Amino acid sequence: MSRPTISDLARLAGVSKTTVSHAFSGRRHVDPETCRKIKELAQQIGYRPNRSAQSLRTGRTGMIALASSMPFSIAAGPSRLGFFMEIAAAAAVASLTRNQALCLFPPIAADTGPQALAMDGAILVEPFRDDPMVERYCSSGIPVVSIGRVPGRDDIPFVDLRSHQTALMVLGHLRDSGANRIALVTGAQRRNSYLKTEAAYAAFCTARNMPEILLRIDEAGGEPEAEGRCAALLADHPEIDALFVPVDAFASGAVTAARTAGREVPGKLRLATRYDGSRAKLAEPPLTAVDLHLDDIATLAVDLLIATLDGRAGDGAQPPAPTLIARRSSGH
Amino acid sequence: MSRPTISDLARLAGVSKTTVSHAFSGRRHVDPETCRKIKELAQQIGYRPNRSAQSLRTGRTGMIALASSMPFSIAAGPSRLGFFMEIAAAAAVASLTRNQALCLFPPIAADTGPQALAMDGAILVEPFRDDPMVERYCSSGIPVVSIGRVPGRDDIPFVDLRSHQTALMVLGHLRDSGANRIALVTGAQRRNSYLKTEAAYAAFCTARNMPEILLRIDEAGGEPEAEGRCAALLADHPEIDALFVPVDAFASGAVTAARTAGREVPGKLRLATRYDGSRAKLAEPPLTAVDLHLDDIATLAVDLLIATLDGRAGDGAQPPAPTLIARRSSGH
DNA sequence: ACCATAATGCAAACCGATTTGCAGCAGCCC
DNA sequence: GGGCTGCTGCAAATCGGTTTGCATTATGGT
Repeated sequence: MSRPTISDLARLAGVSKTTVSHAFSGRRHVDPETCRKIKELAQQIGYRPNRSAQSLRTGRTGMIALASSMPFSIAAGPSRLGFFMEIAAAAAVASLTRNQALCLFPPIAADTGPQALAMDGAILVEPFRDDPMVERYCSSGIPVVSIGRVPGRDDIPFVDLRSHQTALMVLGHLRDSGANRIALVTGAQRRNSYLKTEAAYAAFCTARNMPEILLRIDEAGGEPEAEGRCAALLADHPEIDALFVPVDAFASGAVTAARTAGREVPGKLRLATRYDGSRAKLAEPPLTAVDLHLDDIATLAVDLLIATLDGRAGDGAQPPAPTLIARRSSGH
Repeated sequence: MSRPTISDLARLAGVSKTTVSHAFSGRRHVDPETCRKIKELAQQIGYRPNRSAQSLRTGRTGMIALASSMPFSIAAGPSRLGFFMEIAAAAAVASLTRNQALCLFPPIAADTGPQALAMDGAILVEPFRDDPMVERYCSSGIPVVSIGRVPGRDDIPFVDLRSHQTALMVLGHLRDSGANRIALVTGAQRRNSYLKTEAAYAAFCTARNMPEILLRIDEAGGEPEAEGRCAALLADHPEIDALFVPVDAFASGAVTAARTAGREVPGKLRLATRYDGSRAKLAEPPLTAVDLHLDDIATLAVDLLIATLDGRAGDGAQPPAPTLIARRSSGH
């Protein structure tokens, strides 16, 4: 015998399906005694509403997607973990406690994307300007929010990653550690965090009358590409005494390039990155990084998405301020 | 205007809903010309079948769950990542390439579990004997497979974690590193990996005429509990010169206990763990661990589950052999 | 006693697909 | 021409809930 349906339960309880439905949803008052009896019987026969049927009628599936367009060469790293999965862990918990389930859409073949499923909404992790991922989700008509603003898309609600503040904090720290010529290495994709970091860097340099030395690397190249480009950068600019490399995979490459070039870290070259994942912690020397408080960010994103789904505006809760984690790579 | 339905498309194409359905599913032959026209129109108006409706009718939702009963004190660790999320990352990719989506059910409040959703099946990570999680999923009638056999439940298909082999490998390594009195620290829960490890340990000790010194710690206690219990163990047994502590959180505690007791690692005490997560890598000294090849394991589990859903038996693909990663904690 | 209102419950429509049973038509063989 | 088969397509039933509109009864105020 298969799972009992609402009709079975209604028949057993001697009421109509309507009454059973209302007894559970509470959308209309049901006599407490009747209600109790229905629930008791439901318990007994193991009735649980069929979610597909509910979804069909109500249009809500109770699922949200978490997606990223960051290539695996960056996002995953040596141990297959990272930024995305750290957010995923926190978002999954937050979703479940809000009675939604979280589906993972890691950055793989684009076409296997959102159309695959019936999602109520999606959380996009750090999309870039004109990111096809954003287009895909938006055009399938499912509401999205992002972690990190989407450049050029002010209509998409987001949880700010505070990249400007982060950049100023790290640059200030490098300077306080004695650096006078700080170069910036970001990604070629136009993610908001890169844009904001570059802007903060420009402002920082201007204020201190420091020349801007900026290198943008295509994310798809991953760590090896970063190593090559950083080697060239260091060769071209012997005056550089510090690097701010927000992308952790690039930072790994930079460390290797520095070592190869005989620029000992942190003795001759200070270095700091942004995301404090295993790459930063396991590097030799360990890398100064930033605690972005991703679990709080993820929870805020879930709440923002749910608010959006319910047609409410987000409550504008302030994302947590980033915290610096000073390690040996910047001389600590 | 909301999303076009199959009726809209049928009307537009001048055919019936049946024909449209068959044109897409291919379950019945449709005149190629008609078929082409239908697909072209679908493309044009952006028709895509409603997954909830499909699910309701077919009974398949295209979703699979990944769940663990390991408490967060263990599973998450300092960086909120670990065993579970590493499996999740690989499983998500494997699922998507097989046209399924993966939902995360981290170990939180039991009641927010599987009943929340319509899942085709679930992958359970290392359940223990009489694990309520297993009961919950089984009793809701959704098919499950497990990563690591479920003790006492030979009816549940599983991907073997090869714990016996892993244990022998690590114990042999400790012995080769010069250890003569190796103690084993496992979890109090009856997970298969603990049982198998204990069995392998017993065999190992018998064969080498070594006394068995076994400590079982309740997982819920996490690292602090492990520290206390290990301290006591070391005090009671000054002869111990090596510890095999498969659970990485317990291993962290053991390291602290050893340090406090003045038993320098690896000089006076060799130590090895199992899961090679950030805890093992970041410990001081870094811990000898085992690469379980979790991404392969996860992919196998996804395939096994899908085979089970389709009513096929799993193809019995052999899980990969574990690989030892020797680090300083065992004298390397 | 009478009417207005609230409380309670039911039957039927509906959500959007898949699947079943049947029908029309063409071609083919005797 | 009659019967058989294969191809194509349609109408209607179905999946299991939610929601609407209406009917019945109870309650309360005057």
